[in-house]
Amino acid sequence: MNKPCAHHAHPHRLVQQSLGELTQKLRDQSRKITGPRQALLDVLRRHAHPLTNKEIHAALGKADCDLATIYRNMHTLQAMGLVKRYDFGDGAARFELAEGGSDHHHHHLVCRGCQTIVEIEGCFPAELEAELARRHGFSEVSHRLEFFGLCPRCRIVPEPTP
Amino acid sequence: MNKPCAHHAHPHRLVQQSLGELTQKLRDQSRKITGPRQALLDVLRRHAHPLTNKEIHAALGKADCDLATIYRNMHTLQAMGLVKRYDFGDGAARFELAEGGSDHHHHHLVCRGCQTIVEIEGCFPAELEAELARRHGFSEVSHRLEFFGLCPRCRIVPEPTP
DNA sequence: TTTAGTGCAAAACCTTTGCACCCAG
DNA sequence: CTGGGTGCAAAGGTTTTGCACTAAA
Repeated sequence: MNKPCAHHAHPHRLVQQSLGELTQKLRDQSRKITGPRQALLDVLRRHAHPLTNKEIHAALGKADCDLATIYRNMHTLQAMGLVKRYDFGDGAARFELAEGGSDHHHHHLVCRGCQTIVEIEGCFPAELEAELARRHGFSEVSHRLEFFGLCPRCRIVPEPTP
Repeated sequence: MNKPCAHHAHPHRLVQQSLGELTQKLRDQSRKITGPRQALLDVLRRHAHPLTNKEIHAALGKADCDLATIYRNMHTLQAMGLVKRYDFGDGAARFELAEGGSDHHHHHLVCRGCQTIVEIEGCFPAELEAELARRHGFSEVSHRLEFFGLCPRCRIVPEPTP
């Protein structure tokens, strides 16, 4: 936790864990390999940006499963460290495959206009975090950081035409 | 937005705007001075940490008003720049009086055990934000940053006694 | 066989909204 | 008097949960 967040060599995090690798991680922690679970992981695997549970549900298509199952699995997968949860402040949690070490995480730049998401490889300076922890006697300190702005396409449009 | 966030001289943000000052700001933007509104502002004024609408509602006591009124007022006050909204990732928005300039904001260190909140005066390095904006062609870039950890009292307790 | 996982339905939350009424300006 | 603000009730959206049933190990 004291060391800086690892910066990936991959600018757009196309690390691409295979479904097999993910399935193995399930096995390793003795969780069952079920249809819905495989389908969920496969959806996450093909998306470069965090998805809401509703979006995941929609992306399942033929492999449809219950929304509650998705919610429950996201909890499980998060606890297992396979998935990371992000929060863009619009009442819906978003999930993304956790690439790299379990301590790795990254941040996002979200367009306030069109919701476009840019993955940010850089991270909040870890020394500041460590100093913060020390100063207030906190341990196990982590952070949540997201950026918001207007993307090139949205910055022009001033108002919705009335 | 390019300049670093102002650091306050007040470590614990005891700037203490008077109810009169706040009321004046309402008048300045020609909004009505109503009972509920005064009461809400007074509650926020006496609390050093962000509150959920439910907490505000509870803190109103005798000056009770409808929850919907609180929600509506928080929207209004936020739009007026009197109040800032914070998000700790537990599905409930939190509000705090906006002290200082309208561009000023700060961050929090939240205990995962007891929900204790520590106000952080430091801020995310603005140069990084500016560079980020430039690199991706975004404008109007802001950020949301909160810290989570275990406070001194909670770090000891390992498990709830079964 | 055993028990984690699933589907379905209901409920729990937080938040927003429609509508009639009230009151600050 | 007029329009913003309020109360009340209902609805919307996300997330959780109880329970019976299914299927992975």
